[in-house]
Amino acid sequence: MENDLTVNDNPLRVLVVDDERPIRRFLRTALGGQYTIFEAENGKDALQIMITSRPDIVLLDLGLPDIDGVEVTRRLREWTLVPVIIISVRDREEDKVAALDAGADDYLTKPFSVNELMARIRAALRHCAKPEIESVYQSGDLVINLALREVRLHDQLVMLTPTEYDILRVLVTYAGKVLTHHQLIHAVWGGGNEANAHLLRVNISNLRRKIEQDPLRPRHIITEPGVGYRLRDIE
Amino acid sequence: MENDLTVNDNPLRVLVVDDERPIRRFLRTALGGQYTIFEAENGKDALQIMITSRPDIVLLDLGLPDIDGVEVTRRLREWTLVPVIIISVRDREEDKVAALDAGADDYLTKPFSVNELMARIRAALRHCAKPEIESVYQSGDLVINLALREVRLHDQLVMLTPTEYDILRVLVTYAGKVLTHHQLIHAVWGGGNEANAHLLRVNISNLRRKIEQDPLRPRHIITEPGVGYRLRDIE
DNA sequence: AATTTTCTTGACACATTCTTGAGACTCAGC
DNA sequence: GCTGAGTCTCAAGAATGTGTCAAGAAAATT
Repeated sequence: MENDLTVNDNPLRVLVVDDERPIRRFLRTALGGQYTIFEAENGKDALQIMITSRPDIVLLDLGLPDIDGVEVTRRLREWTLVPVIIISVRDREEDKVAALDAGADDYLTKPFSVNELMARIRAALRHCAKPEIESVYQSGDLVINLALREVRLHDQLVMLTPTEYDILRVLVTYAGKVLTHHQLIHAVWGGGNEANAHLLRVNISNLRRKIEQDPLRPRHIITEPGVGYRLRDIE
Repeated sequence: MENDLTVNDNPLRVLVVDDERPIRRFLRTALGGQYTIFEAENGKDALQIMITSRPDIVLLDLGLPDIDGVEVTRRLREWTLVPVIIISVRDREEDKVAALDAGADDYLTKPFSVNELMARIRAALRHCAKPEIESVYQSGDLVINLALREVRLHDQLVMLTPTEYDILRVLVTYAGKVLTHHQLIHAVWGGGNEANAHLLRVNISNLRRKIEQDPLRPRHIITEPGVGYRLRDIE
């Protein structure tokens, strides 16, 4: 757009995730003049670099050796709204839909034109002027770090089951707000699953046993009778 | 993403801009079940409909008879951030770059897969999720926050039962206006339930005990004899 | 294949909330 | 003052919601 008058002294940061070194080198050459480039050759490194270097946008290959790109996207969306552009050889409709629905912002098929990529990067950066999610929740002695996927009580790591963590993550994302049973069940077990409020209660109970000082008088996970649960807002 | 907790009662509105009637019909068929569809066959109409109908997203063909799609995009960006997805037969790099830099959010080449289009629509809509409206009612020392589902008296949290909260929520929604017994009963207990005015009175009584300074001389929940109840408007 | 962990289900105790009925109160109009 | 319709409050049983335990099924890990 013509209106963009800002001159960027410190260039925007781009994380390139691809297991093939030539492609990383190619992208570094193509984009390096304009952006600061970070590289990762697998999903694990990518998630790590996201935390340490906080890039402004991610170019992500799907075919990584360890974690699949779609899964990487999903993990990122647990705590950040950073724009993610998928760059993949896979051209099938299902792949695109899966990646976009996992939270990717755009999907480009290899081989691609550098100019188009750069235009799509500009477009993606444009509409992401949104405030970031708070990725660390802290209340008293309880610290929940969504980026590290880790929960600490008195600096002590708390081991949660995947389901327990999911519930807690949703609660943190909407900290302070009431989430109905239905909303939580939908968010954790997906849309198809219906009406298992009991399961939710059991998990909340287990969760409380692990993160509450006194599970009988919960200070963090508050019951809203007849409605759902709420994570006490940061005090 | 599973985390999307919003439940849309009124469907999102999609504006389809294409000069070929078959394509408009095709898109209406494909998307009509999920979205409300508006159509325009040229750029002038499109810009007009944008103002009158305020759609949530625009699917825009480039080859329009009057104004070029890129120009339409540029005009839109002068006053709105509505997501624009270009759908065009043009596959050249320059066209894509021009459209994206004019402010389009995505670019899809005809022929395209419907599933991919729908996934890209979902992705585009995700970007501009509207921030929630904080609906707060305040009257003197009574504060009712519908978003947080929280009622405070003197900054002190008031615990309400689900039914009590429901009644109060309806009253707040129509603050200042008289709601008949029948309207309240219908809103709280649903359509089938009939004629239990006594139940309503008991709940109003309990509600007053919790949120009124002097339940005998209510200042917030006013009785309109023979008609119903009314929440005193913000003073 | 064996082991561990996690998920899911059912049973039960406990707490809260809903609903109902009885009675008291208010305020017109007679 | 009396009557009656409408309103308010209280209290108790019924109904529903919630938390916990434990055991079998399923899944992941070894």
